[in-house]
Amino acid sequence: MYQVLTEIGIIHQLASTALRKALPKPLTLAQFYVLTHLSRVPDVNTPTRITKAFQVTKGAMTHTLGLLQKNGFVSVNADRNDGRAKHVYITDAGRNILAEALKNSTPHFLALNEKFDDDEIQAMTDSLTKIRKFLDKARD
Amino acid sequence: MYQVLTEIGIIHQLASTALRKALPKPLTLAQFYVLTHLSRVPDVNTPTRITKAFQVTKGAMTHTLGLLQKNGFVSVNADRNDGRAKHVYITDAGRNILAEALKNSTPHFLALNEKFDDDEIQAMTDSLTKIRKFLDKARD
DNA sequence: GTTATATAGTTTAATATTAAACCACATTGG
DNA sequence: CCAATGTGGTTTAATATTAAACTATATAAC
Repeated sequence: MYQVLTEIGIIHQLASTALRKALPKPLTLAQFYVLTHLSRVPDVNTPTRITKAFQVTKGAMTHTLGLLQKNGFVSVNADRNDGRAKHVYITDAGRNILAEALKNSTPHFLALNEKFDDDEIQAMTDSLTKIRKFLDKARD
Repeated sequence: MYQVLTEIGIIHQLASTALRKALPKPLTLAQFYVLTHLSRVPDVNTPTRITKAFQVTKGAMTHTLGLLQKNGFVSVNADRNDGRAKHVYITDAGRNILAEALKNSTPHFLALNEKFDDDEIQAMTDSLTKIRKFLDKARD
């Protein structure tokens, strides 16, 4: 299991580095992750919710959302019912640059995909999800 | 496969955050990783070699090794034959704090381990290693 | 209702990381 | 030799991230 976590760390590092270099300006990795989340999870998204999804500090999210907003990739509105809360939405410009980012990274991605058959991918997904859920629960 | 990478990213983030909080001062994550590498890989280790192993920039490694050296956890010597190169060795103090760090993180680790049988761990390790090797080759 | 506590988000200071320029030494090709 | 190029490592400036303090609003308890 130790080796599993080590491999996960290395893969993450390699994939992040490759992805960062493929991102269209002015998108950073953190911005890309948030846009991906916003486009995939149709729920109402508050900054706190996104912060928990990515397990980064609140300050980091304030920073990232500030950049996304400055770049016009998200819009942030106040919550009608809760004076403290905000809601974050991806904009068309956000969707466009996300599509571009995904397009840039597709080639690497497909090459990797070819190396594995569906069963193996499914097995990995199941096991990894199990690990993730465990770690997710463990934080309290 | 996309989901596999997503899960890997989240697991990495969760595990890193948990690990960071368990590290004895003044050890940072980056220092911990380097110490782990030095204790596991008995090869001769130059800064460049370690940089490649972790896929971080040279500047980041200069920074991390500077901290490790200041803390007395590694010793850095000039290469006799190559005036540019250096060699990094873990010291006894480094081994001690690494042992302490590992001891702190063992409980989480064991609890996770219990959730999986050997076959499943082996299967994961094999698949992840395959991914890692592919990504490793892909960078050129 | 008022006080205490919890939650959402921001700010600040310190540190980590990247990217790119840079210095020093090595290697290669004429 | 020596010029050109490559490699090991450092430095610098800009940016990202953390941890912790802070503001403002909401919820709970009495």
